[in-house]
Amino acid sequence: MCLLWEGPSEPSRGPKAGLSLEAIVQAGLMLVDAEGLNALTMARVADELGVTPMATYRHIPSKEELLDLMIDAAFERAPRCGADNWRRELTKWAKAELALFRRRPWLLQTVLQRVAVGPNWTAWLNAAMTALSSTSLRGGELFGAITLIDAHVRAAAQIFVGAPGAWSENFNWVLERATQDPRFPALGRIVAESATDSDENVEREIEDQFEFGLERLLDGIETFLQARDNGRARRRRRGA
Amino acid sequence: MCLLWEGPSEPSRGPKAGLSLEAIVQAGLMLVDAEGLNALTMARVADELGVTPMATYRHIPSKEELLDLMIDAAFERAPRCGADNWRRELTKWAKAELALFRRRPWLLQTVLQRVAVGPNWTAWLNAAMTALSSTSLRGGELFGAITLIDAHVRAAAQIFVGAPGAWSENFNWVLERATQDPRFPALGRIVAESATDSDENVEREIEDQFEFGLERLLDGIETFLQARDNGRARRRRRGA
DNA sequence: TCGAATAGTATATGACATATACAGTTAGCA
DNA sequence: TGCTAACTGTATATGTCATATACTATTCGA
Repeated sequence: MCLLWEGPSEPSRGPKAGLSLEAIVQAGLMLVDAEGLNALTMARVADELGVTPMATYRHIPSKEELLDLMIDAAFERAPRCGADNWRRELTKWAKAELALFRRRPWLLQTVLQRVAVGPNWTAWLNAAMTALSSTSLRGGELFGAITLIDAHVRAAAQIFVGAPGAWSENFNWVLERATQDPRFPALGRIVAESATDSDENVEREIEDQFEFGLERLLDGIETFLQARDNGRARRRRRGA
Repeated sequence: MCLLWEGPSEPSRGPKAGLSLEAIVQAGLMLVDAEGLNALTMARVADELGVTPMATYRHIPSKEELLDLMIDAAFERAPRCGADNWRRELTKWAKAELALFRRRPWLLQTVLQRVAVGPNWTAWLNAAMTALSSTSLRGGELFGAITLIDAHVRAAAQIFVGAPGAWSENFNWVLERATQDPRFPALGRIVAESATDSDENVEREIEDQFEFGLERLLDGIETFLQARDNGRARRRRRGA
């Protein structure tokens, strides 16, 4: 937390460090980007840096904290969102987040329970807030709307990342089985109707589903804004 | 996968088993429900059953597989959804899922990447499909819509589970800091406007945000259905 | 009744995070 | 100018885990 926001403290005495927080985090990112979250061990990180495992502990308190730092670092380059046309800007934001998750799938595995809220992630939040700043959404509504979009992006990314590999394979297997299973009549009907896609189509279809969902979300928000703003206008007219 | 769908095979010879898959999974659930996912070690599970750690391996191939079984077991009792009034039925479904995640927060930590799609989870899917079966949604659209709802529920649950503990504390700390930080003007403005909530209100507010989001989602789907179904009707009228 | 298949045990191994003790380095201060 | 506290990186040790391997006891079908 403090490392996340305040960075390392610089000592006055002692040998100059060959190592740095920055370098460790970068090494971790390199590793994880290339080989996934399971490959992240202190030993591997240390190797990457040509150093003994314990050396890293001079710069970070624990592996967990390193992960937090890596997560925030992964959220570099928040998109720049304008305050005009919230629909367009929010779409831009969502697509940027989706791209990020596709580039760094391991981020999806880092549970947000103990959120690593650092400056970079905050910049993303700020961008989304900016996009929505011209609407009449306030306080909790803003967080609600952004959480909504974010959740959708994560879900889509989750599916993207697995497809057309394990996920869709596994899933198609289940669907096939479910068709025959009398316990799942509705599912069986759906599957019978829709042809199984070839792997090339899966990617396209997921993309479509993402956009479909995003449009539904934005529609929902828009409906809400219109209903409320119209109501307000009417009340104002009548009241004045 | 096979254990998940076909259950254990019953041997003809050998001593009768004191242990069973069922018992192991239940012990695991008990443990995890009480002490969280980190408490799940084979040794603890074995202890719970009064047995050596290795004994469990006569019934499961690995800890990972045990987790898969536990996850599916946790999804017992899918809600019964009718085919009338999809909005109501889908709302029921979403609330049931939210309740499940609040009862078993550790489920949120089990990443869905390598989804443990078992009979119980499939029953949930089937219920949602049933709820939507009276609409004109088809194939991928159905999956898209359900994924949308599911993602929203998970996100809300995520926040619920953390609040009013670490998450909101942590988060408020960040918000406070962000207010002063010139890098996050939009965020600063929001926070300045909306008063910080007392912990009692946080729970209520999250609940509201969940319902707010859910309504937006359903609105979005409804808008889509209306637009399309109207379009179809018009085309049909003109065409006929 | 014999022995292959099986359940549970005992013990060993290897991966991993991390504590502890140490050796070499630097800069402020006596 | 050197002393030494504050520091960096290393070497080694420990404890926790999942899980392989070898073993003993049990059961049923041939």
